[in-house]
Amino acid sequence: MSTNAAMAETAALVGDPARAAMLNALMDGRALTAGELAGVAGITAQTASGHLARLAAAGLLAMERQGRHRYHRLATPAVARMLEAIMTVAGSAPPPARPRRIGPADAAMRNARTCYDHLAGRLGVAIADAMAARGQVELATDGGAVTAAGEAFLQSLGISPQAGTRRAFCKPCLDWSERRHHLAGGLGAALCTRCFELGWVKRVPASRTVLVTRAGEAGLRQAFGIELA
Amino acid sequence: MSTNAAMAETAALVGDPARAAMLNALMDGRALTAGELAGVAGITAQTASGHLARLAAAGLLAMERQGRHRYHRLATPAVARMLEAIMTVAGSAPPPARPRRIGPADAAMRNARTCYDHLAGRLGVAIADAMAARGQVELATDGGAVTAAGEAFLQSLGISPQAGTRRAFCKPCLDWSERRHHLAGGLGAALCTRCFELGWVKRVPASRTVLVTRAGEAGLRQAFGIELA
DNA sequence: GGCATGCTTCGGCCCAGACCGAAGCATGCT
DNA sequence: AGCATGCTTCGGTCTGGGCCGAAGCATGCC
Repeated sequence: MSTNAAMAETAALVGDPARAAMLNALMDGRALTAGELAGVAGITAQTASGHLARLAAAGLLAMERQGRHRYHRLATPAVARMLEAIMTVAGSAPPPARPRRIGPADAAMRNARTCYDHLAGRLGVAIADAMAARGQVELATDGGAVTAAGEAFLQSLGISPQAGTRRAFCKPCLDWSERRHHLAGGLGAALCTRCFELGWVKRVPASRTVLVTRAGEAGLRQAFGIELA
Repeated sequence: MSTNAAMAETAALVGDPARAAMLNALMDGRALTAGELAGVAGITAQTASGHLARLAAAGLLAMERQGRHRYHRLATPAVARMLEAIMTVAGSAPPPARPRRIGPADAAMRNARTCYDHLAGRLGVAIADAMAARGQVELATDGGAVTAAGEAFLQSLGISPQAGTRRAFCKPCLDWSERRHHLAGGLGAALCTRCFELGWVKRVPASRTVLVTRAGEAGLRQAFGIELA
Protein backbone atom coordinates (compact mmCIF):
# COMPACT_ATOMS: atom_id res chain seq x y z
CA MET A 1 0.00 0.00 0.00
CA SER A 2 1.15 3.48 -0.76
CA THR A 3 2.46 5.43 2.17
CA ASN A 4 -0.08 8.13 1.44
CA ALA A 5 -2.97 5.74 1.56
CA ALA A 6 -1.73 4.18 4.77
CA MET A 7 -1.39 7.56 6.41
CA ALA A 8 -4.83 8.62 5.28
CA GLU A 9 -6.36 5.41 6.56
CA THR A 10 -4.80 5.80 9.99
CA ALA A 11 -5.75 9.45 10.22
CA ALA A 12 -9.28 8.72 9.09
CA LEU A 13 -9.66 6.29 11.96
CA VAL A 14 -8.84 9.08 14.39
CA GLY A 15 -10.92 11.47 12.36
CA ASP A 16 -14.28 10.25 13.56
CA PRO A 17 -15.65 11.98 16.66
CA ALA A 18 -16.76 8.77 18.32
CA ARG A 19 -13.45 7.02 17.76
CA ALA A 20 -11.53 10.13 18.77
CA ALA A 21 -13.43 10.23 22.06
CA MET A 22 -12.62 6.60 22.73
CA LEU A 23 -8.95 7.01 21.93
CA ASN A 24 -8.80 10.11 24.07
CA ALA A 25 -10.24 8.21 27.00
CA LEU A 26 -7.44 5.69 26.66
CA MET A 27 -4.69 8.29 26.53
CA ASP A 28 -3.55 7.75 30.10
CA GLY A 29 -2.64 4.14 29.47
CA ARG A 30 -5.58 2.60 31.28
CA ALA A 31 -7.63 -0.14 29.67
CA LEU A 32 -11.40 0.25 29.40
CA THR A 33 -14.19 -2.09 28.44
CA ALA A 34 -16.15 -1.77 25.22
CA GLY A 35 -19.22 -0.68 27.15
CA GLU A 36 -17.41 2.08 28.95
CA LEU A 37 -15.90 3.31 25.72
CA ALA A 38 -19.33 3.35 24.12
CA GLY A 39 -20.42 5.49 27.03
CA VAL A 40 -17.68 8.09 26.71
CA ALA A 41 -18.31 8.27 22.97
CA GLY A 42 -22.05 8.61 23.41
CA ILE A 43 -22.92 5.74 21.08
CA THR A 44 -24.52 2.34 21.48
CA ALA A 45 -22.55 -0.79 22.23
CA GLN A 46 -22.94 -2.27 18.78
CA THR A 47 -21.62 0.83 17.07
CA ALA A 48 -18.70 0.97 19.45
CA SER A 49 -17.96 -2.66 18.78
CA GLY A 50 -17.53 -1.95 15.11
CA HIS A 51 -15.24 0.99 15.79
CA LEU A 52 -13.11 -0.97 18.22
CA ALA A 53 -12.71 -3.82 15.76
CA ARG A 54 -11.47 -1.44 13.11
CA LEU A 55 -9.08 0.31 15.48
CA ALA A 56 -7.69 -3.02 16.59
CA ALA A 57 -7.32 -4.26 13.02
CA ALA A 58 -5.32 -1.15 12.20
CA GLY A 59 -3.04 -1.76 15.15
CA LEU A 60 -4.10 1.29 17.13
CA LEU A 61 -5.69 -0.68 19.94
CA ALA A 62 -4.86 -3.90 21.75
CA MET A 63 -7.60 -6.05 23.17
CA GLU A 64 -7.44 -8.31 26.18
CA ARG A 65 -10.15 -10.62 27.37
CA GLN A 66 -10.78 -10.98 31.06
CA GLY A 67 -13.82 -13.05 31.88
CA ARG A 68 -16.74 -11.70 29.97
CA HIS A 69 -15.18 -8.27 29.67
CA ARG A 70 -12.96 -7.11 26.88
CA TYR A 71 -10.42 -4.53 27.88
CA HIS A 72 -9.09 -2.17 25.24
CA ARG A 73 -6.00 -0.01 25.48
CA LEU A 74 -3.67 1.85 23.13
CA ALA A 75 -1.52 -0.71 21.35
CA THR A 76 1.79 1.15 21.59
CA PRO A 77 3.26 4.36 23.00
CA ALA A 78 3.60 5.51 19.40
CA VAL A 79 -0.17 5.72 19.20
CA ALA A 80 -0.28 7.96 22.26
CA ARG A 81 2.43 10.16 20.77
CA MET A 82 0.48 10.43 17.56
CA LEU A 83 -2.66 11.48 19.40
CA GLU A 84 -0.73 14.09 21.34
CA ALA A 85 0.75 15.46 18.14
CA ILE A 86 -2.69 15.72 16.61
CA MET A 87 -4.05 17.48 19.68
CA THR A 88 -1.15 19.90 19.58
CA VAL A 89 -2.01 20.88 16.03
CA ALA A 90 -5.69 20.97 16.87
CA GLY A 91 -4.71 23.76 19.23
CA SER A 92 -6.42 22.59 22.36
CA ALA A 93 -4.07 21.82 25.17
CA PRO A 94 -4.50 18.17 26.15
CA PRO A 95 -6.40 18.39 29.42
CA PRO A 96 -4.86 15.87 31.82
CA ALA A 97 -8.08 15.77 33.78
CA ARG A 98 -8.85 12.12 34.30
CA PRO A 99 -12.41 11.05 33.69
CA ARG A 100 -14.33 10.02 36.70
CA ARG A 101 -12.97 6.90 38.21
CA ILE A 102 -14.93 3.74 37.69
CA GLY A 103 -14.29 0.72 39.83
CA PRO A 104 -14.32 -0.29 43.47
CA ALA A 105 -16.17 2.21 45.58
CA ASP A 106 -14.01 1.76 48.62
CA ALA A 107 -11.14 4.23 48.47
CA ALA A 108 -8.87 2.14 50.65
CA MET A 109 -9.53 -0.87 48.51
CA ARG A 110 -8.68 1.09 45.38
CA ASN A 111 -5.44 2.03 47.02
CA ALA A 112 -4.19 -1.43 47.85
CA ARG A 113 -5.70 -4.90 47.98
CA THR A 114 -4.82 -8.47 47.24
CA CYS A 115 -5.79 -10.16 44.01
CA TYR A 116 -5.68 -13.87 44.78
CA ASP A 117 -2.15 -14.18 46.10
CA HIS A 118 -0.59 -10.92 44.91
CA LEU A 119 -0.96 -7.16 45.39
CA ALA A 120 -3.28 -5.03 43.28
CA GLY A 121 -4.70 -1.52 43.23
CA ARG A 122 -2.54 1.59 43.12
CA LEU A 123 0.12 -0.17 45.15
CA GLY A 124 0.30 -3.17 42.83
CA VAL A 125 0.41 -1.05 39.71
CA ALA A 126 3.02 1.25 41.23
CA ILE A 127 5.27 -1.69 42.04
CA ALA A 128 4.90 -3.07 38.53
CA ASP A 129 5.59 0.34 37.00
CA ALA A 130 8.64 0.91 39.19
CA MET A 131 10.18 -2.46 38.43
CA ALA A 132 9.51 -2.09 34.73
CA ALA A 133 10.95 1.43 34.66
CA ARG A 134 14.11 0.22 36.37
CA GLY A 135 14.58 -2.66 33.99
CA GLN A 136 14.04 -5.25 36.69
CA VAL A 137 11.21 -6.90 34.81
CA GLU A 138 10.15 -6.85 31.19
CA LEU A 139 6.41 -6.93 30.74
CA ALA A 140 4.44 -8.08 27.73
CA THR A 141 0.78 -8.87 27.37
CA ASP A 142 1.24 -12.60 27.28
CA GLY A 143 3.93 -12.81 29.93
CA GLY A 144 6.94 -11.19 31.43
CA ALA A 145 10.48 -11.95 32.46
CA VAL A 146 12.71 -11.03 35.35
CA THR A 147 16.01 -9.53 34.23
CA ALA A 148 19.40 -10.13 35.83
CA ALA A 149 19.11 -6.75 37.54
CA GLY A 150 15.70 -7.80 38.74
CA GLU A 151 17.02 -11.00 40.31
CA ALA A 152 19.69 -9.08 42.15
CA PHE A 153 17.07 -6.64 43.41
CA LEU A 154 14.84 -9.46 44.61
CA GLN A 155 17.77 -11.00 46.45
CA SER A 156 18.33 -7.70 48.23
CA LEU A 157 14.70 -7.76 49.29
CA GLY A 158 15.14 -11.22 50.70
CA ILE A 159 13.35 -13.08 47.93
CA SER A 160 15.22 -16.02 46.47
CA PRO A 161 14.46 -16.87 42.86
CA GLN A 162 13.53 -20.48 43.35
CA ALA A 163 11.15 -20.36 40.43
CA GLY A 164 11.55 -22.83 37.60
CA THR A 165 10.75 -21.06 34.35
CA ARG A 166 11.30 -17.32 34.54
CA ARG A 167 8.43 -16.47 32.25
CA ALA A 168 5.66 -18.10 34.22
CA PHE A 169 7.21 -16.64 37.32
CA CYS A 170 6.33 -13.11 36.24
CA LYS A 171 2.87 -12.74 34.82
CA PRO A 172 1.17 -9.38 34.25
CA CYS A 173 -2.42 -9.12 35.43
CA LEU A 174 -4.83 -6.39 34.41
CA ASP A 175 -5.80 -4.32 37.43
CA TRP A 176 -9.47 -3.94 38.14
CA SER A 177 -9.60 -0.38 39.44
CA GLU A 178 -6.46 1.06 37.88
CA ARG A 179 -7.02 -0.63 34.53
CA ARG A 180 -3.31 -1.15 34.18
CA HIS A 181 -1.08 -4.14 34.69
CA HIS A 182 0.31 -5.29 37.98
CA LEU A 183 2.54 -8.25 38.76
CA ALA A 184 0.95 -11.65 39.24
CA GLY A 185 2.40 -15.14 38.96
CA GLY A 186 5.06 -16.50 41.26
CA LEU A 187 6.80 -13.14 41.37
CA GLY A 188 3.69 -11.27 42.39
CA ALA A 189 2.97 -13.82 45.08
CA ALA A 190 6.50 -13.69 46.43
CA LEU A 191 6.50 -9.90 46.53
CA CYS A 192 3.17 -9.90 48.29
CA THR A 193 4.26 -12.42 50.88
CA ARG A 194 7.48 -10.52 51.53
CA CYS A 195 5.60 -7.25 52.01
CA PHE A 196 3.48 -8.89 54.70
CA GLU A 197 6.56 -10.43 56.31
CA LEU A 198 8.30 -7.07 56.44
CA GLY A 199 5.25 -5.49 58.01
CA TRP A 200 4.89 -3.05 55.11
CA VAL A 201 1.22 -3.92 54.64
CA LYS A 202 -1.43 -5.51 56.81
CA ARG A 203 -4.81 -6.97 56.03
CA VAL A 204 -8.11 -5.36 56.87
CA PRO A 205 -10.12 -8.16 58.51
CA ALA A 206 -12.70 -9.91 56.33
CA SER A 207 -11.68 -7.96 53.25
CA ARG A 208 -9.28 -8.02 50.35
CA THR A 209 -8.22 -4.50 51.28
CA VAL A 210 -4.73 -4.03 52.68
CA LEU A 211 -3.29 -0.99 54.43
CA VAL A 212 0.21 0.36 53.96
CA THR A 213 1.88 0.86 57.36
CA ARG A 214 4.21 3.71 58.29
CA ALA A 215 7.10 1.31 58.00
CA GLY A 216 5.69 0.26 54.64
CA GLU A 217 5.66 3.80 53.30
CA ALA A 218 9.33 4.17 54.14
CA GLY A 219 10.25 0.72 52.92
CA LEU A 220 8.39 1.07 49.62
CA ARG A 221 9.93 4.45 49.01
CA GLN A 222 13.36 3.05 49.74
CA ALA A 223 12.99 -0.17 47.76
CA PHE A 224 10.91 0.94 44.77
CA GLY A 225 10.98 4.72 44.87
CA ILE A 226 7.21 4.64 45.28
CA GLU A 227 5.33 7.56 46.84
CA LEU A 228 1.71 6.68 47.60
CA ALA A 229 0.52 10.17 48.42
CA MET B 1 -15.21 23.19 21.06
CA SER B 2 -14.48 19.98 22.89
CA THR B 3 -10.95 18.74 22.67
CA ASN B 4 -12.26 15.49 21.25
CA ALA B 5 -14.09 17.21 18.46
CA ALA B 6 -11.10 19.38 17.61
CA MET B 7 -8.83 16.36 17.46
CA ALA B 8 -11.28 14.46 15.28
CA GLU B 9 -11.64 17.40 12.94
CA THR B 10 -7.91 17.77 12.48
CA ALA B 11 -7.41 14.06 12.01
CA ALA B 12 -10.26 13.88 9.55
CA LEU B 13 -8.56 16.49 7.42
CA VAL B 14 -5.51 14.27 7.16
CA GLY B 15 -7.76 11.25 6.78
CA ASP B 16 -8.67 11.88 3.17
CA PRO B 17 -6.38 10.27 0.57
CA ALA B 18 -6.22 13.34 -1.62
CA ARG B 19 -5.43 15.68 1.27
CA ALA B 20 -2.94 13.20 2.70
CA ALA B 21 -1.11 13.08 -0.60
CA MET B 22 -0.93 16.86 -0.73
CA LEU B 23 0.31 17.15 2.85
CA ASN B 24 2.85 14.45 2.20
CA ALA B 25 4.19 16.30 -0.80
CA LEU B 26 4.76 19.32 1.44
CA MET B 27 6.58 17.36 4.13
CA ASP B 28 10.03 18.55 3.12
CA GLY B 29 9.16 22.17 3.81
CA ARG B 30 8.88 23.25 0.20
CA ALA B 31 5.93 25.27 -1.01
CA LEU B 32 3.89 24.06 -3.97
CA THR B 33 1.19 25.64 -6.09
CA ALA B 34 -2.41 24.52 -6.01
CA GLY B 35 -2.09 23.04 -9.47
CA GLU B 36 0.92 20.95 -8.56
CA LEU B 37 -0.78 19.72 -5.44
CA ALA B 38 -3.81 18.75 -7.48
CA GLY B 39 -1.44 16.78 -9.67
CA VAL B 40 0.20 14.81 -6.88
CA ALA B 41 -3.22 14.05 -5.43
CA GLY B 42 -4.64 12.99 -8.76
CA ILE B 43 -7.64 15.31 -8.60
CA THR B 44 -8.82 18.32 -10.55
CA ALA B 45 -7.90 21.87 -9.68
CA GLN B 46 -11.30 22.79 -8.35
CA THR B 47 -11.42 19.86 -5.98
CA ALA B 48 -7.92 20.64 -4.77
CA SER B 49 -8.90 24.23 -4.23
CA GLY B 50 -11.63 23.18 -1.84
CA HIS B 51 -9.28 20.90 0.07
CA LEU B 52 -6.60 23.56 0.35
CA ALA B 53 -9.07 26.10 1.64
CA ARG B 54 -10.16 23.73 4.38
CA LEU B 55 -6.61 22.83 5.33
CA ALA B 56 -5.70 26.50 5.52
CA ALA B 57 -8.78 27.35 7.57
CA ALA B 58 -7.81 24.66 10.06
CA GLY B 59 -4.32 26.09 10.33
CA LEU B 60 -2.53 23.15 8.76
CA LEU B 61 -1.40 25.07 5.71
CA ALA B 62 -0.14 28.57 5.05
CA MET B 63 -0.76 30.26 1.75
CA GLU B 64 1.36 32.82 0.04
CA ARG B 65 0.54 34.64 -3.16
CA GLN B 66 3.25 35.28 -5.68
CA GLY B 67 1.99 36.72 -8.94
CA ARG B 68 -0.81 34.60 -10.21
CA HIS B 69 0.43 31.57 -8.32
CA ARG B 70 -0.55 30.58 -4.84
CA TYR B 71 2.10 28.73 -2.93
CA HIS B 72 1.06 26.42 -0.13
CA ARG B 73 3.24 25.01 2.60
CA LEU B 74 2.85 23.43 6.02
CA ALA B 75 1.89 26.14 8.46
CA THR B 76 4.13 25.10 11.33
CA PRO B 77 6.74 22.46 12.20
CA ALA B 78 4.14 20.99 14.53
CA VAL B 79 2.13 19.94 11.50
CA ALA B 80 5.12 18.12 10.05
CA ARG B 81 5.69 16.39 13.36
CA MET B 82 2.08 15.32 13.47
CA LEU B 83 2.29 13.86 9.97
CA GLU B 84 5.43 11.97 10.88
CA ALA B 85 3.77 10.59 13.98
CA ILE B 86 0.84 9.40 11.93
CA MET B 87 3.11 7.79 9.38
CA THR B 88 4.98 6.05 12.17
CA VAL B 89 1.79 4.49 13.44
CA ALA B 90 0.69 3.70 9.90
CA GLY B 91 3.76 1.49 9.83
CA SER B 92 5.30 2.75 6.65
CA ALA B 93 8.66 4.35 7.10
CA PRO B 94 8.52 7.88 5.74
CA PRO B 95 10.37 7.59 2.43
CA PRO B 96 12.67 10.59 2.09
CA ALA B 97 12.64 10.18 -1.66
CA ARG B 98 11.89 13.62 -3.02
CA PRO B 99 9.33 13.82 -5.77
CA ARG B 100 10.61 14.72 -9.16
CA ARG B 101 11.88 18.23 -9.25
CA ILE B 102 9.75 20.84 -10.94
CA GLY B 103 11.19 24.15 -11.88
CA PRO B 104 13.93 25.66 -14.01
CA ALA B 105 15.24 23.13 -16.46
CA ASP B 106 18.78 24.43 -16.38
CA ALA B 107 20.67 22.63 -13.63
CA ALA B 108 23.19 25.42 -13.16
CA MET B 109 20.40 27.92 -12.83
CA ARG B 110 18.68 25.77 -10.22
CA ASN B 111 21.92 25.73 -8.33
CA ALA B 112 22.48 29.46 -8.11
CA ARG B 113 21.05 32.53 -9.77
CA THR B 114 20.07 36.07 -9.00
CA CYS B 115 16.54 37.10 -8.21
CA TYR B 116 16.39 40.81 -8.90
CA ASP B 117 19.24 42.00 -6.72
CA HIS B 118 19.80 39.01 -4.45
CA LEU B 119 20.84 35.36 -4.64
CA ALA B 120 18.38 32.54 -5.22
CA GLY B 121 18.40 28.83 -6.02
CA ARG B 122 20.08 26.25 -3.84
CA LEU B 123 22.73 28.76 -2.90
CA GLY B 124 20.26 31.40 -1.81
CA VAL B 125 18.21 28.96 0.21
CA ALA B 126 21.33 27.45 1.78
CA ILE B 127 22.50 30.87 2.93
CA ALA B 128 19.10 31.68 4.38
CA ASP B 129 18.93 28.31 6.15
CA ALA B 130 22.44 28.68 7.53
CA MET B 131 21.86 32.15 8.91
CA ALA B 132 18.54 31.15 10.40
CA ALA B 133 20.01 28.03 11.97
CA ARG B 134 22.77 30.08 13.56
CA GLY B 135 20.40 32.65 14.94
CA GLN B 136 21.77 35.42 12.78
CA VAL B 137 18.40 36.18 11.28
CA GLU B 138 14.88 35.44 12.36
CA LEU B 139 12.54 34.70 9.49
CA ALA B 140 8.79 35.01 9.33
CA THR B 141 6.44 34.99 6.39
CA ASP B 142 5.78 38.69 6.48
CA GLY B 143 9.30 39.80 7.25
CA GLY B 144 12.46 39.03 9.10
CA ALA B 145 14.96 40.61 11.44
CA VAL B 146 18.72 40.56 11.82
CA THR B 147 19.83 39.64 15.31
CA ALA B 148 22.76 41.10 17.21
CA ALA B 149 24.76 38.00 16.37
CA GLY B 150 23.79 38.48 12.78
CA GLU B 151 25.05 42.06 12.70
CA ALA B 152 28.38 40.98 14.11
CA PHE B 153 28.60 38.27 11.51
CA LEU B 154 27.83 40.70 8.71
CA GLN B 155 30.51 43.03 9.99
CA SER B 156 33.00 40.17 9.83
CA LEU B 157 31.99 39.63 6.22
CA GLY B 158 32.61 43.25 5.45
CA ILE B 159 28.98 44.33 5.28
CA SER B 160 28.10 47.40 7.31
CA PRO B 161 24.52 47.63 8.56
CA GLN B 162 23.65 51.00 7.12
CA ALA B 163 20.02 50.00 6.74
CA GLY B 164 17.33 52.07 8.39
CA THR B 165 14.65 49.76 9.69
CA ARG B 166 15.93 46.29 10.42
CA ARG B 167 12.72 44.56 9.38
CA ALA B 168 12.55 45.82 5.84
CA PHE B 169 16.25 45.14 5.60
CA CYS B 170 15.72 41.41 5.81
CA LYS B 171 12.82 40.15 3.74
CA PRO B 172 12.22 36.47 2.97
CA CYS B 173 11.43 35.66 -0.65
CA LEU B 174 9.95 32.39 -1.83
CA ASP B 175 12.41 30.57 -4.05
CA TRP B 176 11.20 29.56 -7.45
CA SER B 177 12.99 26.22 -7.90
CA GLU B 178 13.61 25.28 -4.31
CA ARG B 179 10.19 26.36 -3.12
CA ARG B 180 11.69 27.57 0.10
CA HIS B 181 12.58 30.99 1.39
CA HIS B 182 15.79 32.83 0.63
CA LEU B 183 16.91 36.26 1.78
CA ALA B 184 15.74 39.29 -0.14
CA GLY B 185 15.49 42.93 0.84
CA GLY B 186 18.47 45.08 1.67
CA LEU B 187 20.18 42.21 3.42
CA GLY B 188 19.83 39.90 0.45
CA ALA B 189 21.12 42.57 -1.87
CA ALA B 190 24.09 43.34 0.35
CA LEU B 191 25.00 39.68 0.67
CA CYS B 192 24.75 39.23 -3.07
CA THR B 193 26.92 42.25 -3.81
CA ARG B 194 29.52 41.14 -1.30
CA CYS B 195 29.65 37.64 -2.80
CA PHE B 196 30.43 39.17 -6.20
CA GLU B 197 33.01 41.51 -4.67
CA LEU B 198 34.76 38.64 -2.94
CA GLY B 199 34.84 36.69 -6.18
CA TRP B 200 32.81 33.86 -4.65
CA VAL B 201 30.33 33.88 -7.54
CA LYS B 202 30.41 35.18 -11.09
CA ARG B 203 27.69 35.78 -13.63
CA VAL B 204 27.04 33.64 -16.66
CA PRO B 205 26.73 36.17 -19.51
CA ALA B 206 23.20 37.04 -20.64
CA SER B 207 21.63 34.96 -17.91
CA ARG B 208 20.48 35.13 -14.36
CA THR B 209 22.58 32.08 -13.63
CA VAL B 210 25.63 32.53 -11.44
CA LEU B 211 28.48 30.09 -10.88
CA VAL B 212 30.19 29.43 -7.58
CA THR B 213 33.96 29.74 -7.98
CA ARG B 214 36.57 27.57 -6.28
CA ALA B 215 37.31 30.47 -3.96
CA GLY B 216 33.57 30.75 -3.41
CA GLU B 217 33.23 27.13 -2.34
CA ALA B 218 35.90 27.62 0.29
CA GLY B 219 34.58 31.00 1.37
CA LEU B 220 30.99 29.86 1.68
CA ARG B 221 32.03 26.79 3.64
CA GLN B 222 34.08 28.97 5.94
CA ALA B 223 31.55 31.74 6.39
CA PHE B 224 28.25 29.84 6.42
CA GLY B 225 29.21 26.19 6.78
CA ILE B 226 27.57 25.54 3.43
CA GLU B 227 28.55 22.55 1.32
CA LEU B 228 27.10 22.76 -2.18
CA ALA B 229 27.98 19.22 -3.28
C1' DG C 1 -7.20 45.79 -25.16
C1' DG C 2 -7.39 40.74 -25.91
C1' DC C 3 -5.99 36.27 -24.68
C1' DA C 4 -3.98 32.60 -21.82
C1' DT C 5 -3.26 30.82 -17.29
C1' DG C 6 -4.11 29.78 -12.42
C1' DC C 7 -7.36 29.48 -9.13
C1' DT C 8 -12.01 29.74 -6.95
C1' DT C 9 -17.15 29.32 -6.58
C1' DC C 10 -21.49 27.06 -7.67
C1' DG C 11 -24.47 23.16 -8.50
C1' DG C 12 -25.50 18.56 -8.60
C1' DC C 13 -24.28 13.54 -8.45
C1' DC C 14 -23.06 9.68 -5.80
C1' DC C 15 -21.03 6.60 -2.48
C1' DA C 16 -18.59 5.37 1.83
C1' DG C 17 -19.51 4.83 6.30
C1' DA C 18 -21.78 6.07 10.85
C1' DC C 19 -25.70 4.87 13.15
C1' DC C 20 -29.28 2.02 15.37
C1' DG C 21 -32.77 -2.07 16.13
C1' DA C 22 -32.93 -6.76 16.44
C1' DA C 23 -31.00 -11.02 16.89
C1' DG C 24 -27.11 -14.17 17.99
C1' DC C 25 -23.01 -15.90 20.94
C1' DA C 26 -20.27 -16.26 24.93
C1' DT C 27 -19.39 -15.95 29.72
C1' DG C 28 -20.48 -15.72 34.59
C1' DC C 29 -23.79 -16.05 38.52
C1' DT C 30 -27.14 -18.72 41.23
C1' DA D 1 -30.23 -25.60 33.95
C1' DG D 2 -31.85 -20.89 33.60
C1' DC D 3 -31.07 -16.15 33.57
C1' DA D 4 -28.43 -11.81 33.25
C1' DT D 5 -24.70 -9.34 31.25
C1' DG D 6 -21.29 -7.97 27.82
C1' DC D 7 -20.24 -7.98 23.29
C1' DT D 8 -20.68 -8.98 18.29
C1' DT D 9 -23.00 -9.67 13.73
C1' DC D 10 -26.60 -8.56 10.40
C1' DG D 11 -29.57 -5.57 7.81
C1' DG D 12 -31.22 -1.28 6.46
C1' DT D 13 -31.47 3.93 6.65
C1' DC D 14 -29.54 8.30 5.87
C1' DT D 15 -26.36 12.04 5.77
C1' DG D 16 -21.82 14.14 5.10
C1' DG D 17 -18.61 15.12 1.99
C1' DG D 18 -15.60 14.01 -2.13
C1' DC D 19 -15.85 14.53 -6.88
C1' DC D 20 -16.35 16.83 -11.37
C1' DG D 21 -18.39 20.20 -15.16
C1' DA D 22 -19.26 24.76 -15.98
C1' DA D 23 -18.78 29.35 -15.08
C1' DG D 24 -16.62 33.37 -12.74
C1' DC D 25 -12.43 36.27 -11.09
C1' DA D 26 -7.76 37.66 -10.92
C1' DT D 27 -3.22 38.09 -12.80
C1' DG D 28 0.33 38.20 -16.30
C1' DC D 29 1.84 38.33 -21.15
C1' DC D 30 1.64 40.13 -25.93
